Amino acid sequence: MSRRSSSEALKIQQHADIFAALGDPVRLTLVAKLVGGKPHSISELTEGTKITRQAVTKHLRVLEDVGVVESAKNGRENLYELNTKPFESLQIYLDVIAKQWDQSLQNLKAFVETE
Amino acid sequence: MSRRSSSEALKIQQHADIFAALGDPVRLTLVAKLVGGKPHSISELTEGTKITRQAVTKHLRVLEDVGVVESAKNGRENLYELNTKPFESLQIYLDVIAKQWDQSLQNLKAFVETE
DNA sequence: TTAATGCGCAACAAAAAGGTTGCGTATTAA
DNA sequence: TTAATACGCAACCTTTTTGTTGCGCATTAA
Repeated sequence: MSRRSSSEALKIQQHADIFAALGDPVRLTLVAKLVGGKPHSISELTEGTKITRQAVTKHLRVLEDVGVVESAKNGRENLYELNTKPFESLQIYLDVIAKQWDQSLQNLKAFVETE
Repeated sequence: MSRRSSSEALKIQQHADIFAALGDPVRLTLVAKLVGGKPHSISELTEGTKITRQAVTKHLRVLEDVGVVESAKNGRENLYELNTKPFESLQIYLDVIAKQWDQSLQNLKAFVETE
């Protein structure tokens, strides 16, 4: 019981972190640019924005920390691409809430782990 | 063209706001408590938390500002309940991203408006 | 009518977020 | 080999977020 409760609290934290990562227009725009699957360098992702490369780097790090993007160095470039798995995880969460399915929320941990 | 672009930027902002509202463990827990449809007062929602009623009030206001919850006064109580519409809106967003469906992202505005 | 409950508002403080500048180091291009 | 490009790191600043305390005011219960 208390094990399960703490386990769910952890899930809440994890999901909150992903929501928070997406909760910024700059980062959501970065995600949009990466949709399609083609990797982009930091410089490319900075083009068209009104902020500096360093600021973009910080945003990418936030996204990477929650697993929404992944990076790989290629020469002097650092290429970022989307990882869609976290989004699928959020979909389950939202589905349960949108349907007000009380019991499912309590079993969310099992849901996610057997996904 | 530029009209459409600015219109999409607005959509991004709106969605970012909702993501941000959910991007906090306290608020996500509040949402979880409201799942099931039964309205709860601020005092009820404060029970079991480690923060003050005033802090909970602030969190509820953040959720209400993006339409995730709605409140109605009842005597000396202020009852909050879930509004699931914003969650459906996010689901569309996440679906497009999870499927890396490039074209859909560009048409997202139309998608949402005809939903 | 007196207490207790449920809230709202405002001031304040600490911490986190978002952004900039400056500088140094690889890597690629001329 | 010299320049230009692409980054990373660190220091710093400003704004926002998150939380508290201390009121005061309705509303309900005793």
